[in-house]
Amino acid sequence: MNQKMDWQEGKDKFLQAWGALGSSWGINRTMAQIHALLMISPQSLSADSVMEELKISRGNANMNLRALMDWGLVYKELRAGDRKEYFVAEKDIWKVVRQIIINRKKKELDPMLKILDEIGGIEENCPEAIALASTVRDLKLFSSKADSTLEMLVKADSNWFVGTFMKMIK
Amino acid sequence: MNQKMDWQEGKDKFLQAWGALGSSWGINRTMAQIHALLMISPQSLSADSVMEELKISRGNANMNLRALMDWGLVYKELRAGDRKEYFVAEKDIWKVVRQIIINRKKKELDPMLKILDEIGGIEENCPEAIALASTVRDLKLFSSKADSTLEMLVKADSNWFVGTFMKMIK
DNA sequence: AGTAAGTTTCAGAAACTTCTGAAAAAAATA
DNA sequence: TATTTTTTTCAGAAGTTTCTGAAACTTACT
Repeated sequence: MNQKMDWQEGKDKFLQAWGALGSSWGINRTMAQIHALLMISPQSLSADSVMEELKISRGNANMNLRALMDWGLVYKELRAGDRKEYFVAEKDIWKVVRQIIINRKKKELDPMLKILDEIGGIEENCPEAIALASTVRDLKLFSSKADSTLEMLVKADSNWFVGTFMKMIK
Repeated sequence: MNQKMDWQEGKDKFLQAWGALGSSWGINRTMAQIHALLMISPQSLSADSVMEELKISRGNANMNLRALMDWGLVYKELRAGDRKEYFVAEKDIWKVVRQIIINRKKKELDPMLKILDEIGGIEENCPEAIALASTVRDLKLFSSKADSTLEMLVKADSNWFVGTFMKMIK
């Protein structure tokens, strides 16, 4: 009887789950799975190992490794006397989350704030315009708050975060 | 010279921006635009008005209004002596965000925690298995913390949130 | 320079998501 | 009950994203 899950099974479940989570986070399934694979890998892996482990094409592997490097979640590693490139993932989970926050804030919150500012100065000369202006004001207030909070999280280090939030939730 | 943006232009920009934000949040473009339209509309709107304003089909309008009601972001409103159904959006931005947190937490974080627990008991009998187990432990710690934080946010009311965070960021 | 090893690119294919519109179902009125 | 109005459903169309694989490119060794 197997009391314990074996490595292969655990690994597959993990890659699967991280991939699914990624896709609801604006990161595509494969990109998330490559990241997961590198996170649980004691050594750095070559593009070929990644292709083989996840059964994906060379183009796909290359594209997503590049994207992960752009997001700051994966680094290239060169081994002396080897022409191949190897890849390592950032393993500190707090740094990973921080990178994701930084990237998504830039892509989502910042453009929203910009547009809210543009709309802010609308002429309030009919009920529709008044309702729009009021919604925009509320959103602006909320978004700037979210913005400062995220800025703060990004600057804070892991221990500070854990400490402060633990206190807040008693 | 137009110093001020007019209503139509502001409205279009707003619908456009909210739609784009929605699509990076797991909410599809149309669903987000319907929500935006209802948010800035002083009166409740019928399915036909929504179709006309956004130039979408009846099926699409119906499907997405239904989804918005499932998310708890839009309510049905019945007008006396009128057979049509009218729709209103939740306008309190804090409630909107809270509903989104609740929905996404249920869809994303909860399944992740469940899987991490399953993998938790893996046998650590090779470097790979040890690395996997250690990653899983870190993630579990982090996710439970994120979980409590979100639970707290969901229970908290708007003023508490604003107050506490303002204090935190000085 | 020539060759071999490795990386990048990108056009078209495959997979997935969203939308339409007409038909079916449901609800309200007469 | 028959008619009219409104809502729901869903099969196929349209649109979007992601993936493949072969060719082009780059690098470094002989």
